[in-house]
Formats: sequence, structure tokens, C-alpha cells
Amino acid sequence: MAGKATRQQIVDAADQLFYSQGFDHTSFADIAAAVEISRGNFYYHFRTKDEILDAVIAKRLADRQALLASWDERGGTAQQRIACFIRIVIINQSKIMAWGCPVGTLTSELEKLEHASRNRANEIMALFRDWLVARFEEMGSGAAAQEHALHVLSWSQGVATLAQTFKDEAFVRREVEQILAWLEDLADGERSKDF
Amino acid sequence: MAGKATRQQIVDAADQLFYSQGFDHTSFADIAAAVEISRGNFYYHFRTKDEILDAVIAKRLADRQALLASWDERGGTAQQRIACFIRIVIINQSKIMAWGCPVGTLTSELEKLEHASRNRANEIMALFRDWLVARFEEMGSGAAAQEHALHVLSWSQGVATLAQTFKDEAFVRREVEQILAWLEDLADGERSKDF
DNA sequence: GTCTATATAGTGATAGAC
DNA sequence: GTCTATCACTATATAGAC
Repeated sequence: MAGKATRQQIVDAADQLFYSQGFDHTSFADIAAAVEISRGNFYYHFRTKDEILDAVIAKRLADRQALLASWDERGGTAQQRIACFIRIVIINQSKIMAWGCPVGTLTSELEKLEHASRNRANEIMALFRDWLVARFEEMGSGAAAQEHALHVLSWSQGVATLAQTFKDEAFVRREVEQILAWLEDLADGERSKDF
Repeated sequence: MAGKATRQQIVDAADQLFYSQGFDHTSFADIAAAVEISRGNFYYHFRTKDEILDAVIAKRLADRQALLASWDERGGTAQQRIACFIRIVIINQSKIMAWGCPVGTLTSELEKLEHASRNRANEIMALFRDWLVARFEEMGSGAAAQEHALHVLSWSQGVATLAQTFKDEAFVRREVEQILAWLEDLADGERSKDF
């Protein structure tokens, strides 16, 4: 097995384990077992646990950037692309019900640990925020774009947390319909400004 | 120092530490240091860490029940009492910005750990939900009471998560104003049904 | 009720053989 | 690049003195 492939396998396994078990609760032994390498070999690829965390954060950031870029490249109105973001909670419903939002739960955990990399993890949330701000500006929200972006992002975190607690599919569906209706009304309002 | 007082001190210290550091990351040594007793003495009061968790969950449940009861006893309309719930995110703003929502972050952590007590922790969230359902029914929301209750609860979790990540006071204030306006509109709507 | 001393298992991390 | 063996440390938990 090539070195790069092993390193990638470690990052992928750690990504999944940090999500499902939490960062602090995941041990080297857990990751090593998932990749099927010895703990000793582990340290050839990463010197510390924090280095793995940084690699996982970098991977998550890159993954989300690629996801957002794919929505932008597919074209469509700003409203349609914001709707793509909203529908993540349905597409990833089963994972969210088991482990919550991968972004929100990591930032929350690292904040509590006062971990040195917590600001780097927060950058993933900031990536979503800034992308949403740009989309709302595109929609014509102007100075309110920041407010609307944070509103949608906050909505997604609330839905994820309650979905994880109560595992209520109907709740998630209703909330998606409601925020999509809100978005529709907002888009209508912005368009009517032009007259 | 009386036994009961020591036990209570342990529960109070564990409550705070589980909130600020997380359950898994808090050790007996941490709690013992906070209460200023030896680790050995610790086991006279609690046999396992899980027993302390159960005591903390019971305390949090009782505290919230008392809080909700105090709002009900103070009187006022259902709308005004729901507004009390909404304003928690402002009253507890500094704690929420540091450590998130004590209820949401605990349920999230215990779900990831697949901890045996996770359903007991979820009962605290269910307590808020059921109280909100009763208040929306009182307001005249009928079958939509459950939906409105989960909407407000979800809102609170989203605001708490984003407040912890971005520490943006203006965001919290705006979200509170918006949901209070939504609640006002809803109350107006329910009242007009009577005619 | 409180303490010290200790058992046992798991943690992150290192050294060195292959 | 991968392994085994090992270290220092911390964790939960117990035993027994006071």
C-alpha cells in the first residue's frame, strides 16, 4: 500500500470517527483498528493527534468548498442554490439523526475543549456563512444578506440538533418546507423591489 | 461538612464541569479538585461516573421544571410565557457563547457516546418541548401546537450553536426580535380565529 | 466521612527491528 | 512503510487506615 494512500485512509477514518464518536473520545487505537494498521505505524504518518485533527479539518473544508462550487457550477438562481444548502438536512438525514451536524458538533466540542484548532474548525462554519451571504446578495438582499445567511445557518443547526435528539422525520420535512417558503417569499420581495 | 452537603457539592461541580468541558472529558480528578476533596473520598458518595451523570441529569431536570413552574406561577398570557423561554438565550448569553446550550450539547455528546443515559438526558429537551406544546395549545394553536413548539425549540438550539461559534451578540438580539415578532403574529392570528 | 496507597486498563507517544 | 515492544501518564475504581 502506497504511503499517500495510507495517510488518506487515516484521514478518512478519523473524519468518520471524529464525527460519530467525537474527537476527544476517539483514540489512536480506534483509528488504527479502522484502517487496519498498527498503532506504531500510525506515527510514521502523523506525529500527534492534533495533526490528524488539522488534517481532518482541512479535508472537511476542502470537501465543503467543492460541494458549494458544484452547486454554483450547476447554475440556477441564487434562490435555487440556497435551497440546495437547505435540503442537505434531508439528504444527510440518517447521519444527522445519528450524529448531528458534522460542522456544528465539532465546533461545539472544540470550543468546550478550548482546543488550539477550534478557530480552524469554525472556518468551516464561516465558509457556509460567507457562501450564503454571497447568494443572498446575489438575490438582492443587500445589507440584510449577512442577517439572512446567519438565519439559514442557525436554522440548519437547530434542525440538526433536534433531529439528533428526537429522530422525528416529519419535523425535519416540515422545517424544510417552512424555510423554503420563507426563502420564496423573500425572493419575491426582492424581485418586486425592482419595480 | 455534612454528607448530604458534600454530595450536593459534587453534583453542582459536576453539573458545571460537564457543561463547560463536556461529560467525557471531565475526570474524577477535575470534580474532586473543584469540590476540594480527595479522589478516594469521592467513591463514598458515587460508585461510578455514570451515577454522577444520572444525578446531574436529575438535577438539571428538576432545575428546569422549577424554572418553567416559576414562569407559570408568575402568571401572564401563554404568549408572554413563551417569550420568557425565548429570552433565555439573552439572559444566559455569556454562558451560551462560551459553552453552547447545556441541554443541547449534553444530548448531542451522549448520543455520540451511545451512552446508556442518553434517553434520560433527552427527557430534559422533551420537558421544554411538552411545556411549549401546552403553551401553544393555550394560545389556541390546536393541532399545530406540537409543530410550533418544536419550531421554537429548534430555533433556540440553532441560535445557541451559532452564538458559541461566532460570539455575535447582534445576531442573537436580531434572532430574538424576529422570533418574538413571529410569535406576536401567531398570537394575533389565533385571536382573530375567535371572530 | 475523609484520607493515602494502590490496582488495572487505556491513553498518546517513542525506539528500534525488519 | 510497517511492525513489536515499551515508556510515561492519566483514567476509573478499590482497599484499608484514621
